[in-house]
Amino acid sequence: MDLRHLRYFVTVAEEGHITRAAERLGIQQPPLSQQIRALETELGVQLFRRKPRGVELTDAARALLGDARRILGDVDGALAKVRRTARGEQGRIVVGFTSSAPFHPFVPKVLRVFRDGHPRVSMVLEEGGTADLVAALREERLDAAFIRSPVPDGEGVAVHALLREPMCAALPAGHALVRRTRGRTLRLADLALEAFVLYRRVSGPGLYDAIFRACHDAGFVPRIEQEAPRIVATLNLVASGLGVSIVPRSLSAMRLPGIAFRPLARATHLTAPIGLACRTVDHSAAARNFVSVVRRKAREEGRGGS
Amino acid sequence: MDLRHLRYFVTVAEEGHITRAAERLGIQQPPLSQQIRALETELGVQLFRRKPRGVELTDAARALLGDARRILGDVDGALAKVRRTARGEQGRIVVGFTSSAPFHPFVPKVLRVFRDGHPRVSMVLEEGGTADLVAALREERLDAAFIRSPVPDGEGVAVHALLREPMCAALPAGHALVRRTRGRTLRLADLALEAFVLYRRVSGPGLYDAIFRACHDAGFVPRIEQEAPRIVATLNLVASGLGVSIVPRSLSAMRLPGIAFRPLARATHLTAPIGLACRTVDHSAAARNFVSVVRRKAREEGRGGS
DNA sequence: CCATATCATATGTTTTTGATATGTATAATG
DNA sequence: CATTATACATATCAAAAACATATGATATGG
Repeated sequence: MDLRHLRYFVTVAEEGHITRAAERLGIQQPPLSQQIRALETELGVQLFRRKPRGVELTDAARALLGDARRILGDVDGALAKVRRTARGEQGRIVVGFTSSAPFHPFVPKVLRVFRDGHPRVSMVLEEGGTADLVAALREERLDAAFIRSPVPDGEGVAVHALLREPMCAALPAGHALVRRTRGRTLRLADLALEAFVLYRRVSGPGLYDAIFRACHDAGFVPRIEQEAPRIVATLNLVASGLGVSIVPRSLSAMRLPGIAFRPLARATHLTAPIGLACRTVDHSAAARNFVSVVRRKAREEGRGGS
Repeated sequence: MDLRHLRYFVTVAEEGHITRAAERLGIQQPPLSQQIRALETELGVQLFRRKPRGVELTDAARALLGDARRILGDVDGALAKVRRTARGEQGRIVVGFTSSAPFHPFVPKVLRVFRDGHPRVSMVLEEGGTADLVAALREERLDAAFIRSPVPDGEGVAVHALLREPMCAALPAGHALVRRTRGRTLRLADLALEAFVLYRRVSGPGLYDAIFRACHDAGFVPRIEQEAPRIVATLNLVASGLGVSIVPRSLSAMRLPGIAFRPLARATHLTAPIGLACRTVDHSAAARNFVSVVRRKAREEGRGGS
């Protein structure tokens, strides 16, 4: 059996005429007669009754016609689908997040942009620590991940810097500094004597080290009172009055009760990056498309926002 | 595109291995490599990543694999269906009836036998007068018809005699003869003076003429009071007391109120035939099967019943 | 670093497909 | 009723496709 046989058969059945069908198929009549006969022989079934003015379908042919049409249509559909998948217009991608990433408006925005541009690509979102995300990326359980670390590069995984956002101080609502700084920025030195709550270095060394360095530049060594596994947990600890913290500014959108956010003075140069981790060679076209959409959007954002 | 390509593709995808797939397909490895490459070129899509220990499916290949399997299965299914149709195990037949035929138990019985033996053949039943049935047969709107006429043969339509059943007299319930013949047979001569209700000669000349001839043999010319379009209508007229009639015995199973049936004396040799009309050359295997089942069953019945 | 496994390439052979020329049968036509 | 036209079948040849064999390239694993 061969798709050619089905195509020839359908055309002959539609024309009721071998010669005309051959014309439509762009071949000569004798080969078409032969192919039809070959099909009949293979099936062991007569498909057409040869009349002096054309051919007539048998019951068997009528039974086959519908199926043949459907099969040919299915084949076309399948091929189109493969091409779409290869172009990345169809498929599935799994996107990972560091817990704090989705708070920055850029992330949900770019997800929506991609979804609108690739409606046949289904997206699965997954939260996790930076290390887990990178491992998952390497094991192909993930196609890309929004992370905050600037440099867990290497071994098949690359991180594209997308944008940086200022950080801000998170203070317990009743703290003395809250009143004193109402409507003003805070200098890092103001926090020199405070207890700090930071999220664990292993979970994301990038931010941790950056904060440490900034404090050092401001002339003090932060007293780390407590570490939390995630940024959100950090905020909860701050809310319970265990200390102050420094977090990406987008977190302030949370409006947690018991927490007051204060911008930091510009001079600190303390910013939190958002990066997109992905495989250096990625076989999934959908994933490649996703990465390029995100990076392009980030560049546009950078121009528009600065 | 070619079914061979799909078959090769599915095998390679399942084995993850061109060499092993070639083995399973009964061909050598180089042609298989070529065919896969040709398929990729035609699609403009890479389907496999060649690794030193086999090949790996791309997203596109995974997308195609399901469709390819389904299509190959559909093709097999379609071919099987064509063969079944050609053998008459699948399809549709339209069977006609003269209105009185289904009263004889043979008819429903043989229909059930055929249905049990050919579960994939759907049957459509159609009632009509003998002339209509034969015309429909000729125009291929019908595949076979149970009729009572012995001889509307000719022009592509043949009638196979199936069996004969005795006829009986149908009398209005209050008629004097009913009481006089309780538990006995009736001789035709007893009806010499009665008014007759017969169904129209044009609707079925066979029975009409047979009855006329039998009366003639019994020494009288029946007085036809009324004609009805169908046998069932005839009985209704008898029930209203318009006259007596002579009908196939199987009609007595109706147990109409107002009608008494009386067997006729054997000597009358008045029997009603049941025949099966069909085309002399029939292209539908299902129809041919139906005719042969009915005829075989009739022969068995004839042996068993006599 | 060598042996092994696996896919790719090159080249020749076989099979399949299609084209041309011709034959045959049936319906339409004068 | 003979003739013509139409359409399918058959025969033969040419072209293309598929396959086989031999060999090369490459990466893995001991």
